[in-house]
Amino acid sequence: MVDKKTYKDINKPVGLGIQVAEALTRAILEGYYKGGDQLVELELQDYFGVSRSPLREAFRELEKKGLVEIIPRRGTFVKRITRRDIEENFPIRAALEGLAAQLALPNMTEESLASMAEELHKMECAVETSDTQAFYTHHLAFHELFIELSENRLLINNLRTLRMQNIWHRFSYQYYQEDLEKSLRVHHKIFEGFTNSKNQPEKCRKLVEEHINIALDRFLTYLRSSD
Amino acid sequence: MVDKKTYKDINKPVGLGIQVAEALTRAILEGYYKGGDQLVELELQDYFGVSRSPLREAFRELEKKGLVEIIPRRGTFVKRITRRDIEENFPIRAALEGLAAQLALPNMTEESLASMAEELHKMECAVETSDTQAFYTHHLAFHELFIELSENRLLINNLRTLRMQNIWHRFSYQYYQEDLEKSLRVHHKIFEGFTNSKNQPEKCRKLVEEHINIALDRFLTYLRSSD
DNA sequence: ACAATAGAATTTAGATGAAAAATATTTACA
DNA sequence: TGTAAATATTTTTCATCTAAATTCTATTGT
Repeated sequence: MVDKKTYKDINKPVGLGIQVAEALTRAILEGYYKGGDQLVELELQDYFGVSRSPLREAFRELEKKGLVEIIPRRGTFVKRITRRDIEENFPIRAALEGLAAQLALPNMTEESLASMAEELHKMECAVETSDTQAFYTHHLAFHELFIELSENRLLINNLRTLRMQNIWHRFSYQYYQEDLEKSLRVHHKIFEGFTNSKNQPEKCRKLVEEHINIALDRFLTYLRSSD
Repeated sequence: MVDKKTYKDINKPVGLGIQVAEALTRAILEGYYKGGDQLVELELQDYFGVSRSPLREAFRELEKKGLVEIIPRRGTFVKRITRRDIEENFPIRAALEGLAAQLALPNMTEESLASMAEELHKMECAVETSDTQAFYTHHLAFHELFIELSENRLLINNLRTLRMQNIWHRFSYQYYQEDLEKSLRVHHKIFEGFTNSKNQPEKCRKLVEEHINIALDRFLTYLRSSD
């Protein structure tokens, strides 16, 4: 029997604020709210049936995630995604995921490599069936695996918000489709890096970093062509 | 005469919550609160003469800065600084400041180089007079200059919190004294990098990154020796 | 004497009403 | 039509109140 304190630490109680924040996060990510929309307190209080305190808490939570901007005395607004936001996000993510890869390398085990191979294989299947949705799901999981293996909690947290914003950005410009085959090839290379580069952490890092920076280039090219 | 809206945008109104958060930030940074201390709502309400809403907002703000941990239904506690926190902070900061240096390089002007040279000179003076306080002030300013020049607001923000935490960490282990002369030499090299490496952004990046990673090594060596 | 536990005190969490302050919108007037 | 005053919204803060959870204390039974 696990003692009470430990139990509580695991099943952290979750306040109303967090729950509301989660609901609003989904709403924003799914595009229900457009950039610039105001999140009106009274409306949402009624809608969620909660009072000011937890709602306000939720707003703060959303601000932390970079989904809204709180302007004092004016209100809380869904962030407008500009090209600049995207241009700023990618290089940071590239640097940090590269770092994560480097840190993960010494922690790689047979099992973790097997898990990554599995996700990679599912990405392959997705390409064959042209299932974009599935591709992104496993692509996400692939990256998450080595990020987690970096065992740097601060890094993991920072990357979580950066990556969430990225997904949101992508969703906002939803007509953009990546070249899945090209992406798959790059991930094969990254996987090879993890398996064969035990003594070259720098190489692994560069591989991941460049992959993300190239993704930015392609995205920007797409944006320019659709102006 | 500037119009009202613009004026308001510049002098952003600042709510009570933010003000309280700033006061508490100082209190924590200056060591008035020790790690693990609970910030009791009622006490602080009385002390600051504010009600619950802005105080809770302040707590959220502090959490965003990584200075406290809010445990639901238990309270808000000043974060305990562990060695692991420090070990996690430095590599991220190294990667991001390196990136900042790289991004700043193409934006370097005569004036900005002159400002950096000035800070560097003040660091030299501080070393000569053994004024540790002054050294850190100008060391901070030196780094801030090229970080600002990266012109990546997201990066600037991320680094702001990472650096603030770093200062706090250093303060918590206040007996540690860096080798100022060694540090000065490295910063001379970095400055040279900014002046002579217009075509080698990677070199500039590595220089900054390694500087921070080496600082971590020295700090850890110090910690181990004082166990 | 000591462990378990019941109960009290403390503290956070959430709800609510009211009012003050700033912003946004509409109306009225020149 | 353009400006100024009036009105309406909305955020922000305060003051309480109740509930729930946690921590502290003291009692009880072995």
